[in-house]
This record gives sequence, structure tokens and C-alpha cells, in this order.
Amino acid sequence: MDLNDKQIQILETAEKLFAENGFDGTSVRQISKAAHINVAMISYYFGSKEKLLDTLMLYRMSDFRMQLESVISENKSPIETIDTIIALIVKRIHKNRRMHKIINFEYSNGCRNIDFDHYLRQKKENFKIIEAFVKKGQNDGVFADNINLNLLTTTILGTYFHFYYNKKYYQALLNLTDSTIDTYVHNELTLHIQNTIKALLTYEK
Amino acid sequence: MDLNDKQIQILETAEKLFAENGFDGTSVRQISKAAHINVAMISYYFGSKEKLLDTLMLYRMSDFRMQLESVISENKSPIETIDTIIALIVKRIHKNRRMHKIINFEYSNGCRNIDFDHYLRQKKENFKIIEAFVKKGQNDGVFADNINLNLLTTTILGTYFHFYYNKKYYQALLNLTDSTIDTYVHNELTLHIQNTIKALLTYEK
DNA sequence: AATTAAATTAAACAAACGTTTAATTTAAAC
DNA sequence: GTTTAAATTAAACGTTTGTTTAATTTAATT
Repeated sequence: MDLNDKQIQILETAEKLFAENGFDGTSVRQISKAAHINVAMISYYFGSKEKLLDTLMLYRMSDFRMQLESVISENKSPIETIDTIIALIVKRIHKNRRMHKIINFEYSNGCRNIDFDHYLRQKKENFKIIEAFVKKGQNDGVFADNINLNLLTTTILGTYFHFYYNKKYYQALLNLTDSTIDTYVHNELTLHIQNTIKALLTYEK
Repeated sequence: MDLNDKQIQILETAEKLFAENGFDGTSVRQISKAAHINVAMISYYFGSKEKLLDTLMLYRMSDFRMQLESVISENKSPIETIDTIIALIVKRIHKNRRMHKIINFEYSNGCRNIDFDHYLRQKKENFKIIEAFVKKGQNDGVFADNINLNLLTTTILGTYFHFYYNKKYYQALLNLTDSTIDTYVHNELTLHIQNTIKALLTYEK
């Protein structure tokens, strides 16, 4: 995948608009106008509006798995590692939040002609790594046994995304500006998710 | 708000299609076809496609606050009450999941001409009730103090919605059919959220 | 300087969009 | 049975949609 500057400019403009207005809510003319290019360039470079989205997904996917494995292999205490993993996850999805929003929406709408294989494969790989780590902690007696492993990441990602989707609501509630919300995410929100998951992992009912 | 049978039929058809394909991804002709009515009936009854969505939101909103207050006033143990509240929330949003999905996406897309006042007011009222309940538990020494109250409901709703938005993924992972997924939501998923929140509320770092 | 391929453009395309119109049918009131 | 208002229809409205065309400009190669 080698993309020139103009292609990247189109991709990032499209990402912003798709996340703001949805895929169907964004027209190719909007994209071309915002990216200061001619409408035909989209078909010329990517083939179609849908293939543009395919390319965007590939463009944003990369080396998350390696980062995850690196954190685990450092062999700190399980609790410390959990903290680091969660901070890493939040940092990653927050950075790529726009693309994740598009994926969430388009993936839950069965019918589109978009290729989610790459996304799903990566999702499953990441899950397996975290699953193995937690199971090891359970065997060592550090983590509780009565945990639904499949839903652990659901809570991590779900908390973040629900916050992000209701950004406007929380901004009003917490008196956050567009510039302070990032620090809130990396401090309070991350801390809340860390506490939640650590509590769950060490909770014996 | 008095709606005749035909109007309700249109609303429920539209709800299904909006949740499946998004608001912009659904055309009035699709709705009219699926609801077996003429296209013009949508403008005739609701004025426009956007006003149809306004009406749908009002139609689905109702007496959740009363149910919540009723559960709390029963004065069971705080832990028992938390379990009941969470089961109630999951039951409600799962029942109205389609409308909530529409709201989530349309609300996070700033620019549409839809009236979210009713929705936001209800959301804030519900939050205040739960906040008061948890604070009382903290004063009584049952719940931990270091809890970000604003993010408590975020985790509850976020976990549910992330599961729902990635339904296809979890269906494959957990070998669930369309008919068994409802029982999974009301059993395993509810249990997971209950355990998570109870763990967090009683977790001292 | 001439050649060639890539990049860029304005214009046109057919199809689909939400909405309106004007005519017709249905059903209730008198 | 006639009148009247509501319900329903097919057709047309003007836009906007994603994509393609064919002509032109740009920039590198020979």
C-alpha cells in the first residue's frame, strides 16, 4: 500500500466527514470540496466511494498487536500490566476514534459491500492475547475465576465509545472544552476503566 | 400524541430500517415499500422524513424514570438494588435498542435538525436518581468513595451497546443464533455488567 | 524540443433522493 | 342517497447522488 500525499489528504478528509456525518451522510462532492480536489479524483484514485472506505480502513490498521505483546512480555505485575494495557487501548482507539466510529456503524449495518475481514482478524488476534494473559493471572491466583472473558474487552471499548458518542452530553455535564476533553480521556476516563477492570478481575462475589 | 394503526405501522417499520441502515441509508421509498403504504403517506402523516424520526423518538420515550424510582424506593440492600437497577436498564435499552442506536448515531453527528431535548432531559433525570442512590450508599459506607459517578452509567450503557453494535462478531464467537442472543443478553451480559459495577462500587484501591 | 504518461478538469450521465401535486377512492355524517 | 372530509394513489417535481467521459494541463522522459 503506497499512497501519495494527495491520496492521504483525501483519505483523512473523508475520515473526518464520515465520522461526523456517517458514510451515507457524506457525499463525494463534500469530500472533494473539503479536500480541495476535483470530484473525479475520488473515482480516479480509489475506484469508488466504497473502495475509498476500504482503503481508509487498511490505512489506519497497523501494528497494535505488536505493542500489546510487547507490554505483556515486560513481565511486570499483573495489575500493573492491566493498567498499561488499558492505557494503551484507550490511547489507540482515541487516536483512531473516527475510523472506529465508521467501522462500528457500518459493521453493525449488515448490508454494505465493505471488506471487514482484516478488521475482524485483528480484533480476534488481540482478544486472544488478552485472554491468554488473564487466564495466566487466574491460574496464578491473582485474578478471580468467575469472569466472562468475552465481555471484558466489551466493557473497556464500550465505556470509551459510549463516552465518545455522547461527547456533547459529557462536555456539557463536565464543563469540558474541545481542548480539555483529550486530557479528560487520557486521565479520568482511562483511570475509571482501569479501576473498573481491576475491580472486576479481583472481585469475588 | 395520538397515532392511528397505520402511523404506528410506519413508525415501527422506519425504526427497523433506520437501525439497520442508518437514517441517511434509508429512503422513504424503502420505508413505504416495507410498510406497504404509498410514499406520499409519510409526508402526509408526519410532514417529512426528519419529523418522522422526531415522532418515533417521542413514541418510544415514556415511563422509565418511574420504574427506576420504584425500584429504589423498595429499600432492599444497596447491592440487591444495584442488581435490579442494572437488570432494569439492560431490559429497557434492549427492548428499545433500535431507537437508541438511531439516537446514538444521529446525536453524535452534530448537524441534523432533530430535537434531542426530550431525550437529554430524560437522560439527565435518570442520571440524577442513580447518582443520589450511589451517594447515599457511599455515606452509609457500603460503596467505595473513589468512584467517578459520571462514568458509572457510561460503563453500563457502553458495555451493552458495544455488544449490540458488534452483535455479528459475538454471535460468531459465542455460537449464538438470532433467537438465543436475547437470553444471552438477559443472562450472561446482564450478569457481567452487574458483577462489573458491584466490583467497582466495593473496590478499594 | 518532442513525446508520453499521469494528473486534473468541467461537463454530462442515469439513477435515486425527499417532497408535492392533483386526481381518485374510501368511509363516515347527515 | 348525497355531502363532506379523510385516506390513498400514481405521477411529476426539482435536487442531489455516485460515476464516467472526453478534453486539457502538468510534469517527467527521451
